[in-house]
Amino acid sequence: MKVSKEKQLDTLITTVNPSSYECTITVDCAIFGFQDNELKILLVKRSVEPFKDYWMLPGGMMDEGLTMEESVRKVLYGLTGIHDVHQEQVKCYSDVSRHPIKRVVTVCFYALVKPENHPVIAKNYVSDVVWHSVNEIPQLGFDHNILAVDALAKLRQNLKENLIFGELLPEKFTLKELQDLYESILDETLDRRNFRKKILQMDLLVPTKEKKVGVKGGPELYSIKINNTT
Amino acid sequence: MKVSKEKQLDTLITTVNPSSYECTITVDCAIFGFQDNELKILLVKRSVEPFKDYWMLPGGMMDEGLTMEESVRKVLYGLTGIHDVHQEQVKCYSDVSRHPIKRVVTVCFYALVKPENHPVIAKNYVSDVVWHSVNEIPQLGFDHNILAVDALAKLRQNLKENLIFGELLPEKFTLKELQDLYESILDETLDRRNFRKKILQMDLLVPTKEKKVGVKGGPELYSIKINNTT
DNA sequence: AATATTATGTGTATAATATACACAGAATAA
DNA sequence: TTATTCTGTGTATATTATACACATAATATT
Repeated sequence: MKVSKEKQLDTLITTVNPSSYECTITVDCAIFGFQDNELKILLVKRSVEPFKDYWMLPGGMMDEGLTMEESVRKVLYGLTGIHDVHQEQVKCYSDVSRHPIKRVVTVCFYALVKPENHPVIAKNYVSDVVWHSVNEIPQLGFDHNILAVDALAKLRQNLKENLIFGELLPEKFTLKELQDLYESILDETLDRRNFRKKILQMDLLVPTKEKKVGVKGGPELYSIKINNTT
Repeated sequence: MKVSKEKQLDTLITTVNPSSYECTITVDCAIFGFQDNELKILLVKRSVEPFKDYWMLPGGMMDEGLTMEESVRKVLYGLTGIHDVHQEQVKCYSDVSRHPIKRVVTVCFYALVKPENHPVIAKNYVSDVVWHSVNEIPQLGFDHNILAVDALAKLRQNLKENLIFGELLPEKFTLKELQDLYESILDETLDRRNFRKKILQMDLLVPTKEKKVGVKGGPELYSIKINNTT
């Protein structure tokens, strides 16, 4: 069966672009940090409508030439000046009326950063950038409370399965600091000896033979093992 | 500080639509079924370019008035005639060149269906719809091999955490059938007695006091407990 | 109809893992 | 110098996971 060039082209276009509905895509990012022995989330105050003066997860448009992951990195770089941030995809949200004015599909990520290393700065359409305790998240704009809850759940799940504390601790840290971090993320207390046993037998940490000063007991500092094949 | 109506409107529009990049969004679905004691995945053969004659995951455009989840249901309804399918979001994919002609962001889902209950039918731009063993997935169009692998991994993970076999078994089934299903999904063999012990103490199944005929031993049929509060 | 075959259904012993728990030593604070 | 607070360590117990064998029921075979 032969078809004309026009017909072929038509079919191709139709296939590529059937009914051609296009939609705005944004990325939002739950940025977690560990500060004052507490798990924090970075929220920005929106300075324009809609949801003016609401706290929100930082986010932005997906760029034409960038993947979502790259777009998230761009947002993070803008807010904190860092690249190389550990980030994980959480979920995609597509409720038709999640944005009151036009349809916007968003993909949520979470990222882990060290607050002390990366002072945050207000950006476009944002009047304030503040670390909030994850236990006291205010009412957020759009559906961002849902995103925040989902992101935290994903972080917890990943923490239980792997050993992901990426950017959340300084390069050298004590087991106590690591335990505090775990307890903050999981929101439960852990037995000190059992935690130590479990973590050490994972064989992912190396003792640095340095001791942390200024704290009683003189605890040993550990760092993350670089090459697991050694 | 006062601003003109025009300025306000301008700000609003800019905010809502900053640089206004829109993008085509599709949904793709790894449909799993359990047939001939094997976990199967439903693939469609594409009849148009690009990737003409390649096997693919079934999918389609996200509809203007529908969420992604609803769009997936629409695809599934078109292929199998059923609604009420258990589906889970897997991941969103946004590589800039994942589609050779234009940019398309896709969100992958998986769904669980009973093949015997739902004969599948070819649809637009599709010349064939066939159940394939998950162990013999051919080369797929676009990046669908990646989606398929991710979907199967997600299914396995969910199976280990919950008890999700949704549409994969008939209403009444024997423990053997359930175990075969688990073994197919997890791709490992399980001890019969230990499996039985574990599943039964989850307290999610109820014995029907019926026996399956045509099979030696006369095994009891179970169904899923409807209301866990009873 | 009798017999062989194949699948079901059941419990226990052992191994592996998770949990609970107390005291001596080191650094800081008083 | 002494008190305080944190670190570092091992074991006993409970819980959970794993390995494993035989009697019974239904079908298949002769």
